[in-house]
Amino acid sequence: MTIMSSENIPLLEKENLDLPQKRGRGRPPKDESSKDEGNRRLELINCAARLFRINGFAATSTRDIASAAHMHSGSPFYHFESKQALLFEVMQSGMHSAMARQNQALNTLPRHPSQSNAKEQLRCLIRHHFEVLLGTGNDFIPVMLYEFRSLDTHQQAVISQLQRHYEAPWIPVLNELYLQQLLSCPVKMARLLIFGALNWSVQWYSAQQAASLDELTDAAILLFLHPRTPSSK
Amino acid sequence: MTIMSSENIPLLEKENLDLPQKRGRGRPPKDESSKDEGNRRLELINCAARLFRINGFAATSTRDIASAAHMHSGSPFYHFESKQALLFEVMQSGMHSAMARQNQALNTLPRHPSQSNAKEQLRCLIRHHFEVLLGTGNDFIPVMLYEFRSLDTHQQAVISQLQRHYEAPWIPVLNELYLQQLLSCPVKMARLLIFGALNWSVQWYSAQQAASLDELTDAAILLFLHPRTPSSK
DNA sequence: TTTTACCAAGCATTTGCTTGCTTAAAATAT
DNA sequence: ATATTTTAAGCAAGCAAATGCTTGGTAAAA
Repeated sequence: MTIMSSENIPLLEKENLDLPQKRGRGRPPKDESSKDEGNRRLELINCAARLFRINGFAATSTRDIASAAHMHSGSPFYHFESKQALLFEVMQSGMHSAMARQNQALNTLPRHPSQSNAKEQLRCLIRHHFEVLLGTGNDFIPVMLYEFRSLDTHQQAVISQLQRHYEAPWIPVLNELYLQQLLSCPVKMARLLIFGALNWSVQWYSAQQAASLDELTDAAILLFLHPRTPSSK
Repeated sequence: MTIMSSENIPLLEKENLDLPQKRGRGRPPKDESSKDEGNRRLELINCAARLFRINGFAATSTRDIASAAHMHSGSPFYHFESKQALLFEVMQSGMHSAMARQNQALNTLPRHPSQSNAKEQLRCLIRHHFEVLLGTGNDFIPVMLYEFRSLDTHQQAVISQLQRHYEAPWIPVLNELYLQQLLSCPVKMARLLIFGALNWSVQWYSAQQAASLDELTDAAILLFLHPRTPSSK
């Protein structure tokens, strides 16, 4: 990641002009699915997310990112004013996507049959959170979790706010489970410990060889929730 | 951490010669508590651990470390052959210390009154692990947890081995709790999730304002263990 | 006189970022 | 419909600072 000499892209300089990826350097065509807002910009964000997750923010150079997006070393700074701003964008877009998908997942559940489905709601939230953490191509949230300190104070405040929004739907569910005595630990602590257990999975989970995300979810539910009657099902 | 010009230590160059810390540059005196093996070397390890924990490995320069240990920029390389080797030493010494203290903590418990004190053993292990993670001046283990990827393959193997030794005493305890049906989740998964919940605490715990380590331990036990009879004590 | 522990200076590379230019599509004027 | 202007997107080159590490020397304890 650090050894090669500068600007080593010119493998395809004059040949193969019309590769599917070849972009030339002019203004991009407007056609192909209407709103093409910031296509290369998005690719930069994706590449940055992947590299930040694998190597960490400080250990990833802007040249690495540019190279992964098939650009030259200075070009990312046309789209982002600094490396840190790029990190911030990775985290923000990751959080917005995760929140949207979490709400969507919750909406598939039957709407409030009084209160009794709190357990199913928690299962849904956990299952979705594992998806966000471990799903293929989901590098954004791990980056947010592990590179928070690389942001400046203002950016940290913004991300913290988004995190609070993401966690908001968990709180009434945990409160209800505590009332039902399916959860013995006070809710505030339970939330911190549960998120820790889930978030840490990015450290040990590997898609092959390990359990499926459904099995992970079952295990977590078994660990955290205490069935009151021994014959539960 | 990156702005100041080089070699900015000479605040105390000619004045105050005999501060308690002033060392001069010759061979250190042998007296004062016999075995003074690698005193400055130890200070380098401590400073590096603190900085690595606060800023991360890649974001900490060897100049930062030298400056924190009141040395000039090249001097750490007398004691360590590379920055990475210093990180490795931080992790290794942290693990050895943590393992020694864990065994010591376990030895204070009553010795095997058959099997029934598995719950107390788990409480002891969790309490001690919180101490290792959050105790004042314990920067080593957090560094190990969050900078593992900065090691090379061989170093990673060594640290993994130490981690396995550290976790070894947990396994029979969890097995026993599973047999006693105080733990509903299969042991292998339980171990991963529990360590996640505990390890993640370094992300949110702050000594002031929050709960004590004892209260943390109680909360964790409540979350993970399921008393079979509602009237437990 | 040897060894330990460090300083002083600096070298080679890497890094984040800037500046000026080029190309080609889109928007607009003719 | 054609010609002109504008603009998005990126290239080419490089600068100043930071970084990991090296080399040669030096003072003091053993």
